Amino acid sequence: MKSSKTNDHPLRKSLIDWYDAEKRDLPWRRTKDPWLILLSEVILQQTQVSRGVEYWEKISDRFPNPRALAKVDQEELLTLWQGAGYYARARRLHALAVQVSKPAIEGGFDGTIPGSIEQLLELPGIGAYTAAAVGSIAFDLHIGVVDGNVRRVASRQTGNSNPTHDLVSIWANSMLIPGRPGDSNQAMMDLGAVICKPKTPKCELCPISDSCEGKENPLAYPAATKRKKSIENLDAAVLLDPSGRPRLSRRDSSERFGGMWGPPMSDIATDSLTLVGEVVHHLTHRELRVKVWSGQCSKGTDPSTVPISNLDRKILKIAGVM
DNA sequence: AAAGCGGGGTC
DNA sequence: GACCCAGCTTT
Repeated sequence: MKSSKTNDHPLRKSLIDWYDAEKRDLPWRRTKDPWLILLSEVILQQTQVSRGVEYWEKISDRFPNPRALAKVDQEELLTLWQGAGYYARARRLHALAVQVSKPAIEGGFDGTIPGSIEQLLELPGIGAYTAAAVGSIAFDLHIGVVDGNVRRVASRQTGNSNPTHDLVSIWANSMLIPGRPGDSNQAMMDLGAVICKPKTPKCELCPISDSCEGKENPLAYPAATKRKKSIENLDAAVLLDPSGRPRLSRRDSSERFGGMWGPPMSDIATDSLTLVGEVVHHLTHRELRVKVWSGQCSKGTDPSTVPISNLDRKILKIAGVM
């Protein structure tokens, strides 16, 4: 006879007990404020918790509610976002703040975060994972999250080396403790991050190893995905103006590396500028590292074809370039 | 379904 | 050097 009572579901009971005893002490777990929780989830999109903490601390401090962010220029958030990567997240977060800060009559939410999955999914930068995370953690909605951790745990637990998103979602829902959906989801993610790790799982410490179909060979689950392309080789040239200042322009948000600084395409065909090198570091919001060579680039020449063997090389770090 | 976005950790 | 990270958006 099925029952939703916690004690009748040993697996999820074991997990939540482990969580209550071993959960990580994270700053956003001390609030129930939907905005602060949403902020944490956006920051943690493809960003490890250990690195996300410092960004959450300073951004939540500066923008304690959506209206505080909505009333400033997007640039101010981008500055705080420097170094975090995936800068489109910051632009979308600002757009989200602007949107929810509108009056309800104009389609906004009067400066609050809406509490239904459907409404959350309408917001910029909020997809299936983040909507479920905010919905369950801030609003106690009974919905399981599917992230990289949950997918891996589900794959190993069920012995399915390549589970579909829907299958993982159903499994995650079955693991929710009635009345504690947010804790249940965070328990599963903690388990994936701390115990059921990709390369070095600690099965001997896992609270649900008894039911795990993959514990004999955990690294086989989930199956390896297609090999990612190797490191991108950015060979864009950077040119100096006559004063020695790098000529950089900001890319439109719709372009590749949108919103970031790089060499203006027009410079490629500009006469009599100094070729200073190639970009060797990813372009960040307003910081650029380049290998620098001194040399001449004449009009119409592709800078990447200019010989550099005899040129003087050094590394420049350019910060705050406007 | 696949590509693009990123900097840093880990093995 | 390859893989991974509390994913989302666009094509």
